[in-house]
Amino acid sequence: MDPGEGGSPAAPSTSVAAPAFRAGADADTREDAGKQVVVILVGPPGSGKSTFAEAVMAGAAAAGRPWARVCQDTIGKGKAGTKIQCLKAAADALKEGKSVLIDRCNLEREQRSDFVKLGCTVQADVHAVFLDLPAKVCISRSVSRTSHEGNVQGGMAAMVVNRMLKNKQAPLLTEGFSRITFCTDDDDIKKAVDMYSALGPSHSLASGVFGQKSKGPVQTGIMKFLKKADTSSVNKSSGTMVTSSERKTGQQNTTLKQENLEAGGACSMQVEKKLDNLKEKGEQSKERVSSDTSLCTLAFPSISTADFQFDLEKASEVIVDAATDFVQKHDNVRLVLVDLSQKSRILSLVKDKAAKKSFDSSRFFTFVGDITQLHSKGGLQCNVIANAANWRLKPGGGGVNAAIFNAAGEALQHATKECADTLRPGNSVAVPLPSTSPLHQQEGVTHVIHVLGPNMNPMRPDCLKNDYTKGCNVLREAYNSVFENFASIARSYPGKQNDETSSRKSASGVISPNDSKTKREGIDDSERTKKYNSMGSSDAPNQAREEDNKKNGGVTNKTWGSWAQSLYEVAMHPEKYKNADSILEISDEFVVLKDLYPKAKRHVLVISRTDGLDSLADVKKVHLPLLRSLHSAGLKWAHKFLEEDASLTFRLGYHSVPSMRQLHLHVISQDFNSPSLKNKKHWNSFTSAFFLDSVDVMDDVDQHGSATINPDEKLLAMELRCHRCRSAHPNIPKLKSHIGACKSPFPSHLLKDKLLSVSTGRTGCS
DNA sequence: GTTCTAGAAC
DNA sequence: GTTCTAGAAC
Repeated sequence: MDPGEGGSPAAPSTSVAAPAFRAGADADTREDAGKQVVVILVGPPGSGKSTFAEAVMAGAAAAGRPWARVCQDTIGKGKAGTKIQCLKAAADALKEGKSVLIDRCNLEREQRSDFVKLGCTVQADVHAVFLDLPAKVCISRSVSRTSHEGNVQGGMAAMVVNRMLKNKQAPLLTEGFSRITFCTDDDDIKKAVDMYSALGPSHSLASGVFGQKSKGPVQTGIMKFLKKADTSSVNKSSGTMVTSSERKTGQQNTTLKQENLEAGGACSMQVEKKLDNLKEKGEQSKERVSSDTSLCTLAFPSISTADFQFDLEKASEVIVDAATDFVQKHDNVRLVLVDLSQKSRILSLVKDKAAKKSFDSSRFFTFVGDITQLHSKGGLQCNVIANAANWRLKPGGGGVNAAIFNAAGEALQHATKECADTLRPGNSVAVPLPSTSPLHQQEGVTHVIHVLGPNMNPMRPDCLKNDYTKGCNVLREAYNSVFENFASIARSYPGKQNDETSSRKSASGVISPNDSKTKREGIDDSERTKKYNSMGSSDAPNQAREEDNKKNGGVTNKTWGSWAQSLYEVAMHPEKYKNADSILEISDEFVVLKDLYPKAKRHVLVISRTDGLDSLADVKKVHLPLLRSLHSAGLKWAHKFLEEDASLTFRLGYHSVPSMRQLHLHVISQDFNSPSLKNKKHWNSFTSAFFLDSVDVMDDVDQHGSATINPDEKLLAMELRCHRCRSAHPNIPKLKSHIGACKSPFPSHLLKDKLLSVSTGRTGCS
């Protein structure tokens, strides 16, 4: 062990600790005794994280508490690894019932937020231990060490430590920690080590901030947090929030009360109980209410029933139908309809109607409160909130829209602008909320889904003039779009997976054109066609807006960069290129071309020659014979390649959202052994739900008249998983070395009819 | 210092 | 789609 680091090598054998940090003094024996703890160490190289972790591990083992240390410096088979590896190791340890020490620098909020989330997901207590030693101490220790696991040592160490400290952000309770311990010298560290070492399985530590010395008297526990919330979370747009003094006397129990749809529903009981605790115990329970959920939660306002004057009775029917339908189809998600007023008529209508339905009432309920302060003032943690936006996606206008833009700050405006310019009724757009936004920091909201509902107010744009047939359809589309976008976000939360079928089949994504939803509602193809055509039309008064909406609702009128035109050129004028080695076949219907940057040993494109078919989004039932021709040609070439190399396996399919213009089918061998496969996007575009198997596309077009595409950009940013054994890998080089060696069989859903090899023979239709 | 990723420009 | 490069991570 490096004698200069940590300063407390004797800690594991020490059982007596100073009073301020003694486990016995801070511990309260609670009902949930034995709860797991995630301790996130925060500190630069040289601050003694590893010594701390090792000492706690040793001591805790003696105290009978199973801990795992997740150390980024050693996680890659003894060498430095990645954050993803750490997250996985931590998740695995938590699954095994262990408490976890996260031993990595974690100096910035962003770097530790995923670990906080992980802890919240399994309902563990999440603590931070901030090893806030003077920079010169950390530097001198890291400079002098000679065998650091992460190779931060020697002359370079000073630079690394200085650079990291420049960006350090002290942990805050609002990040989701229930306890933060500051250590500013070796003595503090020793006390903290002793405290965690002595923490037996039947104890837990009190919530709050401990050991912070710099700013006057130490604020203990949650009071600091409450004080912070008082000054920072006043909602300018709402005059109905409880004041700080009301909260302290427990009045928030009535003002901000969750109203379960079915009396005595499990969730209601749980929250009521916790709110009772809040009354009795004051500050502590409050934190526990907020972190007490493993469900990814969407809070949404009633759409169109305020300014857009939509009939409440009809709206409530749509809400209940859409929401109950959604929670029945998706696991691990929760929907909460929120309104400011306890007398809200829409809430009572929804409650009444929902009470007559049978579904899991803990996963859809109503809540009275301010949608921008659900966590800090209502004790309800919502990962995602929906916003009843205006078509320009601009702040202002009063109501929920103004409140959300106000609360989220400029970060939301910028983030929104990056996602979309405008919105059509019935559509929604999910905007990731930057971690700089107060709404993210204080309320834990990671995404805002803007949605535009139908308008019945003649003073507002696109008034439907009481056409409630259309109105209800648009409102239903709006809710479905929000929910599908939410499902897509929920899938990216650790441990919050939805079922495979719905994820593959849904058209959810950053921008949801509601394609799959209209099908579900029984709107026929001609109607959908009309919808898309109208978006591209040049109807005089709305031309500018329609132009904007090409980016939004429809995918058919995407603009293509000059670099994206080459396949179109080849398809339109193949004769110009017929002498090129890369052209394998030319017919009236298609051109077969070797991919210029093949992502596998064999990778060809079968390009349609039909002008106007830019991508799968343009395909209609009339194109089914063309799809079959492309598929046959693909099969033919795959067979040819199999004759040359019998070890290959082929898959035929389309990219949901292609980068190159002109409909083209990929025929690609599943070795993915190619230097041109260089990044995550390449990998995920062929191995995630972004890749749509040709046989599925043909079925879909046959049955529904169009292809159910999944335009979710997140699919391309997903973690890197082996397409055979599904193991996760931290980066492309490591993934590639794994897939070169992986001999696992392909997943069964592919083996069924999606793969072509010598052993499987001819696959799909011909 | 190196390795790798992600965003901008084309 | 690619290349280039800044920045993240340690």
